[in-house]
Amino acid sequence: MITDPRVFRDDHLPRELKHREAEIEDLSHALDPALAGRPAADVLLAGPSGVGKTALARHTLGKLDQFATVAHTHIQCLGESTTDVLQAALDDLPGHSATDAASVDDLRVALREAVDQPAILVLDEADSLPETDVLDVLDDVPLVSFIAVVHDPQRWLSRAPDAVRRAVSGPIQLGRYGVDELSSILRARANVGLRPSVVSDDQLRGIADEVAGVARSGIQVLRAAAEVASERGHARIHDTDIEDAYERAQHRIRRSKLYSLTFHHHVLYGLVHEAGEVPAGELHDRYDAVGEQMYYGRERTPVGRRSRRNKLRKLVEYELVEAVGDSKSRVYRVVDESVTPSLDSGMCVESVESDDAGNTTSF
DNA sequence: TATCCACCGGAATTTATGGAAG
DNA sequence: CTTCCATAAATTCCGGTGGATA
Repeated sequence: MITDPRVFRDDHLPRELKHREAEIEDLSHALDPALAGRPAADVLLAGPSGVGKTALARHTLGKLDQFATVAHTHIQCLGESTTDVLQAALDDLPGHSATDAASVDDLRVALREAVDQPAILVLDEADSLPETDVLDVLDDVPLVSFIAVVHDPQRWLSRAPDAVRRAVSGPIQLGRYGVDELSSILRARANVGLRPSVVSDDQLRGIADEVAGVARSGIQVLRAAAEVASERGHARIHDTDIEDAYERAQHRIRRSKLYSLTFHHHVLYGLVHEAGEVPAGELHDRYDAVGEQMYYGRERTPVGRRSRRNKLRKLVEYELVEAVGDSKSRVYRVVDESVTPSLDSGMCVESVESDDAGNTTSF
């Protein structure tokens, strides 16, 4: 059924990016100066999960390569520290002799020395950059510019250094795809990655509609549907295969997000999952009650309430937990009951599995 | 309505960790 | 080995918000 698995991977970049012409144009425009040896503009690229922010950046940089060689590199910022990010930039950009074990200041200096041509960094998942040190340094290296890929541009801007806030252009805002748009994208993937005529246009429209225009989800559903159909010995994809595929795909995506988080997050997720829906105060009480034994025998110890709020916020960002209401009336609940916690308040069995979907689970 | 209380989240501060210098 | 320093994580402090209660 699946003839080319590559086209269903998260990191697959199709030759043509459909329905993003205007955004490609905007981004190209911002990068234009680099073609003439001048620094490109810093750009903010915003939009919800899975609608092609990263693909847009990669695609546009690829186009740039056709006209001139402009150094660029892609950096995954999620969970990385300031030095990790800067070190990655230094390693991937041309023209530097390997330096390691460097402080932020050393890296700043090294970058200034190494870069003598315009260079562009794609800062993926830049929401999670630990504070603004990275941006301060980049602001200090004139030839280096960045494309910051974020979910919430207002929040990002409010935390950015003043100089960056003034200079950055955009945000280029990507929305969810319409049903027509996404089904044509899915059709293109099916044509390349699946045997001919195994899925109908109506079925693709159904998928596009159900995933609410989130391309990543749509593509994973299509892939899972083909897998399910194969497992059942179907020659074509049946509607029932798609129904079951939806579960499988969403479940996979969510589960790998959960696994990428720390033990603290797992404890809190487990408590919310167990309760179904729980007011903030009660959640904290439960944490206090079972915390000691949950953490027993681990290198980590229970955290205070303020830190828990940060963990919970992360769970909300990852769309694993929903927070309804503000302040006093805040209630937490899990988004998908079927994503079961890796531990419960009794035993602490944690099985760490790799993401078998072959995806870099970003969000 | 006025007041209180619990929670949220920004900012400042403290603590823990790892790596380099002496 | 000890000291010093940088960084990340956690905590403390606190103003803001909005239900609950008198």
